[in-house]
This record gives sequence, structure tokens and C-alpha cells, in this order.
Amino acid sequence: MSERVVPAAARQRRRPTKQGVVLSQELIVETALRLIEEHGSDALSVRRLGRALGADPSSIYRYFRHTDDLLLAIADELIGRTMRPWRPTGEWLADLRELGLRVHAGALAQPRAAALSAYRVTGRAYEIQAVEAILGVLRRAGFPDPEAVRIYHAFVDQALAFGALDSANAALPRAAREAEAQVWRTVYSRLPADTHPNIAATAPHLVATMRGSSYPAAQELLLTAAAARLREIRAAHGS
Amino acid sequence: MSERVVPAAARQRRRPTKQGVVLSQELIVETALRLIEEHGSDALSVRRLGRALGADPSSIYRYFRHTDDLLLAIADELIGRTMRPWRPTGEWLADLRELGLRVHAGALAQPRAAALSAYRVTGRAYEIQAVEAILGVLRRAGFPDPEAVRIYHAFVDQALAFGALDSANAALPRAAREAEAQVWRTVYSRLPADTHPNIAATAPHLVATMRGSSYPAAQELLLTAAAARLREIRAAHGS
DNA sequence: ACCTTATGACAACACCGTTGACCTGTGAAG
DNA sequence: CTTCACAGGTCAACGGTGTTGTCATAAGGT
Repeated sequence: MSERVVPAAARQRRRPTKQGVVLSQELIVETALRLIEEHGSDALSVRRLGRALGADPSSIYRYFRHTDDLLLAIADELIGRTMRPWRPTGEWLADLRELGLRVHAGALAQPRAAALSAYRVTGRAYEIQAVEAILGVLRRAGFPDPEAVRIYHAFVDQALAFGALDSANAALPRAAREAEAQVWRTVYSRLPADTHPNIAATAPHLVATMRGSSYPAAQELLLTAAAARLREIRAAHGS
Repeated sequence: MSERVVPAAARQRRRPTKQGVVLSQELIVETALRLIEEHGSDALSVRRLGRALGADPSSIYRYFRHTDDLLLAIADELIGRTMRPWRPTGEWLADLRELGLRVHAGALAQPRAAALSAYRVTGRAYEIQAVEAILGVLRRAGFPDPEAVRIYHAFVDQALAFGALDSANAALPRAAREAEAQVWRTVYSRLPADTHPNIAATAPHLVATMRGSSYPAAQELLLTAAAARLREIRAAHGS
């Protein structure tokens, strides 16, 4: 009867499309990422992707059951690109700090794709590799399993969440971003001290810190708390 | 020439639809919220909303220029609902904890609106009120202004970023969410210990914690670090 | 050389947001 | 009390979306 989707490994009949392209999961994912990079994540649709590939849109369903499957494959490729050049040093704090900043920077580099995949669990190769690596760092540092998992989740989700947030903001049309900056400069820094004393008192600081991402600060707070917790654990264990 | 959208304040001709409903911005926002609550956020489309209102879909464009405008109006109403019942107790830690959880829960209650508005600065009434309130809590606790702003920024962005992340996840089609749960149960909890020792060792914990958001844990870590910092500051000041 | 069948192509379905043209009741002005 | 401009509701259409059932054909195994 022939299933609609044949697993990548079992494929052998490489029949070219009318326009002479030989399709594959890899080619489709790469083309999708290129499409997103060049024209934004709104540009990703089955039909556009088909056009960019030089194939009928419905051909894509021979490789991915739904658009969702395709998105997961894209997400995993992004994880791979983030993790591939990462080398743990053995210093757990430094390693996590480095990795968090890398994830965040990766998201900013690929804003549209990051926003698309940050909230998905793919269960694919690269993601598994990343989970294993981070859990390894935490457990080797001395966190007991439940604690390691808790911190793992908080840490990873925070990096992904800030990545998505900051890159969504970075991807705003220029006009919209300028309008936002204007709001801070006009609305917030002109609120009178008698009705809004706290904003008025901190307005210069508010406007100054507005331009950068708060992710580094947030990550530092989270890691500080984790380090403190680890000292407690070690003390309790050593006594 | 007659603008497409007339500001709410200037409206006076209340012409009923064929089905006898008198439209207004408020009615449209309320109906949209009801639709989302009752049938999930996928149920929100201009056409469905028109049907639910008893009006032609295109009528909605007499009140909101785009779907985005409508979603922002919905988001604004949600911020209102989040902030309105909030009463600070004077205990800064408890107050921030409560507020963060409230923001996060509010985002989850209306995933689509939350995802859209999390990375935007509106400068509207409720947003200003929230900024003033949180800064007030931090400054009264004893944080000096630059520190108060830094922590404010990290805290708020964390709540919004997690809100957006978790609500994007919550907005997934049911099938996709079930597939994700399945991934944790099948893929991750069955990896062999020799290739993936850290995942294998923590699999039960991983599966247990994946069902909930990691926001509470992340928030707790951030607040713990902030409290530690405050003790330092007080000590330095007191000496 | 033949046959199976994987895989690409096509057409159709039901939806979506948005817009321009049209029509009509409202409310104010005379 | 009538008139009349026009706000605002309606209709039809455009171009887009994901997805599926059906068909055609070339590739590969025999």
C-alpha cells in the first residue's frame, strides 16, 4: 500500500523533480532555513518552500508528514549549529555561562527561526546531545539528580525564552522599533514625580538599560543562585 | 473621505447588524476572549469572530485596522486583569513572587495575545502602572536605583519571556503537544546508560518535571540571588 | 525487458486575512 | 418634519494557507 512518508534511511529511488532537483530531508531543511533567513519566518510555507525547491508543494509531504514535522527538523538543525562548536572546559560555571550566551547569541543570529523553534521538544539527535551535555555538566559539578534536572530546565528554558523574546524584538520592522524607543524617551522619562515617583527617580537608568538585552543579567542571577545552592549541598554533604 | 477606523470616543452612530447586535470595541474584545476561552486560541479568526458576534467579518475592520490591533487590545485588557486585583503587602520578596506568577499565569490564559505582546512596549496605562509598582517594591526594599533597575529589567523580562515561551507551547495543536509528551516518555526515558549516562540516570526526574513550566523554579533562583545581593548591600551600608 | 512501486505532479477542498464597492439607517441640521 | 451626508454593515473577490486523493512515470530489482 505504500506509506506516504518513507524513512530517510530506506530511500533509494532518487527521482528528480520536473525542474531537475533531487529532494531529500536535508535539502528541504536547508532550503527552509535559507528561506527564513532571507525573507523572515512568515515566508515559510509549504507552498513557498516548494517553489524555492523547484518542486510541487505536495512533494514535501513525502518527506515530512505535517508542517510540524518539518519545523521540528529545522529546530534540531539549529540546535546542532549551536552545539557543534561547543567544548566544555570542566569548570561548570564557566561552561554554563558560555553555553547560555551561545544559545542566546545563536537565537539573535537567526531571529525568525529561533522564535519558531524555541518552544518545541524535538526528541531528535542534536537535542538529545545537548540535554546529555548540560545534565553532565551539572551532575559532575555535584548537583544531586533532582536538583540537576530542576536547574537544567530553568537554565535552558531561560536561555531559549530570552533568545526568542530578544530576537522577536530584533525582528520588528524598523519603524516599530523606533516607535518603541520613542515611547521610553517620551512617555516614561516624562512622567511626573508626584504620580509616578519610582519611574521618575530611575528614569535615566531605565532609558539607559532599555537598549540592551537583560539576558546576561538574568543568567548571572540564575547562576549565582545555583552556585550558592551548590555550596549548601556540598556543606551538608561534607559535614 | 471617511477613515476606515473611527476612534472609539468619536463613535455615535450605533447601527445594529443584520442580526441585531450593536458592535463596539469592548464587545469585540470580550467576544474574542470568550471565543478563545471556550474553543482554544486556534478558534480566534476574524471570520469566526464575525460569526460569533453575529456580524460580517469585515465589520471588525471598522474597529481594528488589523488582527494585530485586535490582539494588542486583548493583551491590554489582560494586563488590566492581571494588575487590577494585585495588592502589594510590603514584603518585597513575597510581592515580586506573587506578581511574577500572576503575569506568567495571565500569559498562559491567553497564549496568542501574550506571544504577540510580550516583546512590545505599549506605553499604555496598565503597563506604566506595572513598571511603577515593581520599581517601587524594589526601591522600598532597599535596592539602590541602578541595581533596582537592573533587577527590575531581568525580573520583568524573565516573566514575559517565560510567559511567551510557555504560552507558545500551550498554543500548540493538541496533537503536537501529545507528541511532545510522547517524546519524553519514549525517546528520553529509553536511552541506554552507556551512550547517554546523564539522561539515563535522571530520566524519571526529567519526565516528571517536563509537564510543568520551569518558570517558578527560574523565578525562585532569580529572586534568591536578588535577596542575597540585598543582604550584601545592607551589610555594606550598615558597616 | 518487465513489473512494482516510490515519488513527483496536479487539482481540489476548506479555510484564512484583507480590501474595495455598495447600500442603508442614523442622527444632525435646516 | 424633511433632508442628506456619511458611518458603518454587507457582499464579493483576491490571493494566500495546509492538506489530501488521484494519477502518471521513471527508477531499480528481477
